[in-house]
Amino acid sequence: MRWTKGGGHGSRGYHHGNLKEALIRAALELIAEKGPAGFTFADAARWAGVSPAAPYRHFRDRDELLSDVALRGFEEFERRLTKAWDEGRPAPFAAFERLGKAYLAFAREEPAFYSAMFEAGIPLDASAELRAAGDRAFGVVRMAAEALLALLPAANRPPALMVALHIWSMSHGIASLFGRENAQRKLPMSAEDLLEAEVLIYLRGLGVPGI
Amino acid sequence: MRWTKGGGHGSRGYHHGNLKEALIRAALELIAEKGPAGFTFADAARWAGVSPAAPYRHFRDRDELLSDVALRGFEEFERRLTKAWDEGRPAPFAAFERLGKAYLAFAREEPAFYSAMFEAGIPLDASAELRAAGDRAFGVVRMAAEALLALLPAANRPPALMVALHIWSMSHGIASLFGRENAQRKLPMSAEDLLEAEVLIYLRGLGVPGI
DNA sequence: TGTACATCAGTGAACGCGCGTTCACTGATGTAC
DNA sequence: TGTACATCAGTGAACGCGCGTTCACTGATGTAC
Repeated sequence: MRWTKGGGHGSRGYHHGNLKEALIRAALELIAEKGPAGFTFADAARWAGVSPAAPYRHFRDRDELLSDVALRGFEEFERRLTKAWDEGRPAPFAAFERLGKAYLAFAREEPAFYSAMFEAGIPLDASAELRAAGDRAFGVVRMAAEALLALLPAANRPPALMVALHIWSMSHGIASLFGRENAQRKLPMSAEDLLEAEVLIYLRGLGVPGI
Repeated sequence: MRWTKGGGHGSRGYHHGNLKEALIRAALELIAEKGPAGFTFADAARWAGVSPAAPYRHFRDRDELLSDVALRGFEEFERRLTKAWDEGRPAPFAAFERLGKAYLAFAREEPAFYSAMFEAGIPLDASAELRAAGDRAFGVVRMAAEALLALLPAANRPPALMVALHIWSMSHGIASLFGRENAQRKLPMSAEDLLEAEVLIYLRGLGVPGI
């Protein structure tokens, strides 16, 4: 399906109208199909129904396009994680579980975003904007970790940053090994259940009460 | 550095002598430099100092070469993990720590192998040999998990497979997010320490005694 | 030990292809008056 | 409301390049006798 202005019958005029957005959609579509390495600038132009020179009006090169995709990915990721966390309602632990599920759901439903963000080899400091977006997304996890740690007596509270990194590594590990269609290995349980059990055991190890 | 027969001054004759091995080394070198997507069949031939048609005598195509690289990667990985585990000596827990460190060391020292194995998008069932090698490597982790679980009273022993998958996902998560030179994010501690703490908390959650 | 021959591994030239990138251009849109 | 003009976004043709792949070939190696 091509993106065309107004969703009409492809009868766009000389001007596309929203080529930048269309190119980003094209990149997502193509990454989902063939992996982050499997798409070219020319491909994206073709997909958007435009001459191969047109993308240069909007992106310096393929990398800039990819990094824009990653940026939007982080923004959407943050949005979803924030929504799932919902300020820790009704209780931190329940919200935490939702957070994990949201993480995996994102990796599964938006594999192209996920690839661009974590596997395409785009350095986070490709742009300050990108880094900021990545930090904001991680910030949600960190905030959640803090809320959970608040349940512990102050004396044996590990650093929230560390706990957030642990949670993230578990989620990313599960997501990238088992969480997508083309997972390398068949599992005796769903990736969601596997992650939930893992986090549960970890939290018990931290001494979070009521688990 | 080119691979040449006998390590001499490049004065190989018409026959290379060991082109297959040289191509695999070339692939590793090139993957390490430019990522798994960043090398071509022609590149590998050039690196080995051979005409672009020569590789076809040894590999059907680029994918077959890559999958051979992955196979050797899994074999080396298994070798290292087995050595680190050392049959659980002197005690399962100490051996388990070594296993984690060996995992990260492999990802750091052999990033090209690691990429080919886990990130190049080669399906594990590209060949029965590859799957078997992957299974053997995972088998080491599983065996270690079993040894640890044996320390628990039989009544609350979770499935060893699940625990092995958890350990693997933590290791892979840390390795791929923070474990290599071009890590996305700077850490306040080493990847090794981060993983060790994570596994420790997890094992405490399992109730492994003495932790 | 020597010779003839089969097999093997690498050559080098050639091909078609798609990519990235550039360029002067042109059609469409918006704005000043 | 209409007209002139500036700006913008996409065109299409062109280029050089490196890749994958094929082919008949040839130099080197191993083996039978």
